[in-house]
Amino acid sequence: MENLINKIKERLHLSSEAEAFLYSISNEKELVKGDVVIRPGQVVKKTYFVISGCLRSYCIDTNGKEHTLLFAIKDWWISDYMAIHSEDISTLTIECLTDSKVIEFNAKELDEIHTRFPEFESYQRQNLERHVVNLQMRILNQLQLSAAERYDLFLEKYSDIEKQIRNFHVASFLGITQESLSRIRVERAKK
Amino acid sequence: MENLINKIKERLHLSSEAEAFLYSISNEKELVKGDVVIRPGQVVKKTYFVISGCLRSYCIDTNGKEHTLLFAIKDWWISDYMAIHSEDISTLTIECLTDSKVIEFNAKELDEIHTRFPEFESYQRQNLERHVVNLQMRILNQLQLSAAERYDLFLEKYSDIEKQIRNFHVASFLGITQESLSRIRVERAKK
DNA sequence: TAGTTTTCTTATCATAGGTCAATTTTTAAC
DNA sequence: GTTAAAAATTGACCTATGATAAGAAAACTA
Repeated sequence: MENLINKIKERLHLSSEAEAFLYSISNEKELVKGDVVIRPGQVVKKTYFVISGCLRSYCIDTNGKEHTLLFAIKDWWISDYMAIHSEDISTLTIECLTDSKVIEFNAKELDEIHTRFPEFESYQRQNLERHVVNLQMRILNQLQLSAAERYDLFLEKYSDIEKQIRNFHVASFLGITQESLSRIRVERAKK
Repeated sequence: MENLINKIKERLHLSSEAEAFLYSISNEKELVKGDVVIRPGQVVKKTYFVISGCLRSYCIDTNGKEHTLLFAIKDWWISDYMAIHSEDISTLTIECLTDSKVIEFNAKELDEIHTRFPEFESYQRQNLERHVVNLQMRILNQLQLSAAERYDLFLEKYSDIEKQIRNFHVASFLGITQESLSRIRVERAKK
């Protein structure tokens, strides 16, 4: 929980009341590799802040293939925001790739922080702006880069966790098969 | 300007002061097809709200090919948010696809609305949340759907403007060549 | 409306990446 | 450590989409 508090304090003066509120609605959890915290078809109530370890969110298409939306590591949030926002059931699975420590929040309770402590509005708005920019860049990369170029970018951006993530998960994030990724890795190694 | 005011009023009580502020920083413009409002390499200061017509934002890759990030029609906002946020020069071009009417804002001035009229914080946060959800869905679609399926989805989602948009622009939005799109259209017509 | 330009289509060929199946390597479980 | 399971690699082949070029059809322009 310290992690989240400190992260917030980097950009926002956090009143002791707000801090107490966060503590009151938070729920620290230790997860082990393979744990699934959100399953498709389920009503999504929770959102997770990662303290350590790595989680990923993915969907399964009509052919049973997995497509990774996000890897979340230290200091990232993860949930099925599409489901939360549409108040519909989840289309994503969120699973633990390594033993992890997370803080679980009820998304609605957490949302209340904005009305109770309006200073969070601006903080959260800025987080979302940054998130939008990241997603736009990912879309443009997907449109204009080859699989090998996207892999290079992935290695740069996720250099700290790349080694912990299985290649077939990376492939499903890049939008290629694990066989293709394997070939790309061979080519890369030659240089 | 009425359009924007009405759109805001659907979800927010708009004080007359806030309305006056919006008027004071807005600048209605009539654009003609082909007009370019943002060019790559330029410092981005403006953001646009579309009243009528259609604009698009796109980047040009190292091979000179265009990739469309967004088509903006009535009631949508468009700018290079990546540049605004990073305070860097633009990587996008924003051009007018049809004669259009837009409201131009200085992005920084518009941003002030959040400090002057804090009720906008929550409004804007919700807009951004929705935007994030849309972008996430686009990424998942790009990962899991074939070009033909993405085209079908495009036709659904943009049914109102589809006819005004050149096919090669649609192709650049879907991440395929215009020749591929042409073939997809032929196949579709057969059914 | 004739002429020009832009866009769309069509055909042929090329290629990145997918599929399937077999094998090796790594990781996990006992 | 040994064994079993999971993941990664490799090879042969396939397919969706890209590249290029040329002609047809639309869309502007004068």
